[in-house]
Amino acid sequence: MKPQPAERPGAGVTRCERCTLHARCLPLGLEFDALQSFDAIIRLPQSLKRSQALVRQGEPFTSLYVVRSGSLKQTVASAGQRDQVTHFYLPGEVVGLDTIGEAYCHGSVVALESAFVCELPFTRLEDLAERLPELRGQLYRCLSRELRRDQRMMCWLSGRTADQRMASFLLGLSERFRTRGFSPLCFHLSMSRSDIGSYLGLALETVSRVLGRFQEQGMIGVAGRELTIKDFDALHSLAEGAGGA
Amino acid sequence: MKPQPAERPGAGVTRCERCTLHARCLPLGLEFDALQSFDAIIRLPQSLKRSQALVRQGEPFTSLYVVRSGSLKQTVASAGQRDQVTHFYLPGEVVGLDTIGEAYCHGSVVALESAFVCELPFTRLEDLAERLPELRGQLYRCLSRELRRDQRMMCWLSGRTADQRMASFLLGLSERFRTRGFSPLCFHLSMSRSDIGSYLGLALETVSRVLGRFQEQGMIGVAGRELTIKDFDALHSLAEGAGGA
DNA sequence: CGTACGATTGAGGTCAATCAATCACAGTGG
DNA sequence: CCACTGTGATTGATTGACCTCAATCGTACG
Repeated sequence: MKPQPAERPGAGVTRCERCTLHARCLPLGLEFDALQSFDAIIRLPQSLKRSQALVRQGEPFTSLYVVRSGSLKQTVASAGQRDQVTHFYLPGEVVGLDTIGEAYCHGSVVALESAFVCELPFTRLEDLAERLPELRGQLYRCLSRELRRDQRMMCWLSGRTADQRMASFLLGLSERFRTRGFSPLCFHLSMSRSDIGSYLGLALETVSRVLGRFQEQGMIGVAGRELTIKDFDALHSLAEGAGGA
Repeated sequence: MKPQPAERPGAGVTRCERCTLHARCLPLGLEFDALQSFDAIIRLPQSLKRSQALVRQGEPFTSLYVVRSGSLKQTVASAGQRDQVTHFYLPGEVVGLDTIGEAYCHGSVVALESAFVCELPFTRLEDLAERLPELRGQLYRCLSRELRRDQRMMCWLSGRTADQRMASFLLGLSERFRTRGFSPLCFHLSMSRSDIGSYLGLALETVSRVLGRFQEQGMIGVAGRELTIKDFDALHSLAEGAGGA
């Protein structure tokens, strides 16, 4: 079950500067020398297969991870209730920010499809951050951005209809794909309807119905997990628009 | 109930070591010298009256604030919908973490009652954090704890009944009062029913009804904004318990 | 004492969860 | 090559929870 080190070990050091995510990733803005120090603390990238766990809730916390390719979900189990999906992680996003300062992992993170991640041992990252103000700033920004994301999420969940939640979700995904250089209008949903439902606080049947309704209304096209946004503006005005609370 | 402002404004420098919140606040764990440096960057405490704004959404971001006494709420206005309450801040808690790295404030923060706050200009805090690993760690921990708090909140909002949300909310408040040395079983709700409703994603009428029901069932006592928890375990098992998603 | 605001209480309607059946698809083995 | 099986997705019918609208009550404050 342990994630395999995938690439020919010894092939050497990871090279952030060659990574396609370079412009979107944690070491953004680091100088050449700093980037090299950063490279040096990255453990060999790990490869994960679908439904394989990267971290398990309750395990000792040791590292942050940056998604290099593929996607993952975080689930949190609370006392006496079903797991809840709390995050989807796309390439360039950082796993584990919500566990900094804790001894044990706060949720489980599982691959939704084949995925690569870079491991950043946290103590080494902290040491490095002491010397690199840029990196420190990046860390703060990441944490704070995550806070804003969660708050937006809270607003979505609170007193909004299933349609509005779904519209916001799709637009959010679209935006995230766009900033990563993928098509914002046509993408693959790597998560199941059930995952989406858990994430949005809806029953999976509702997810299915809403997607169907959106398609009927010509706002999107769905075929299985392939999704096309056909009327961005309609989705947008639905998400923001009047209606909810 | 109200910790008094230790000194009148103008009396000079704030002294963290004399503050009753010393053990719960941001500078926790700083050595004597470090604490003095920390003191030095605190602007004179600000006093706020009920419903007075500490920060307004969209203002330039300059500082974090630590609540010294009283309580505040954060509200976020999103396009085309009513304001939503996203946080309540109690003594010892840090306002503004979700705006680090942004140019403009992410939400408005308003006093729910008379309150004192300590202002920490962020750039000076950052400079200081460069020299004080302990402080850096505290900042990370605060940010990360906040993330976990928000995620717990997301779980509350998602697919849980009004009763469960309210029970969780009351227990959460109770816990926060407890760690601050106030009574965990008998406290004052400084926020209106409407604020609670907005925070929990419920109509204010529902808030009222649920509180009434809880009282009927003997789990709590409510008289206006004075609240007594009478059956902690019942609340707890309701909050955690079976039922929800 | 009157006003205003917040809180309570009641009645009715709507949305989404639940239960349940069916369908589509991929992987497996005969 | 095709039935078999399991998982995920869709669709329908029913039920219940919570929002809305609306009236009333209580308290603080002028």
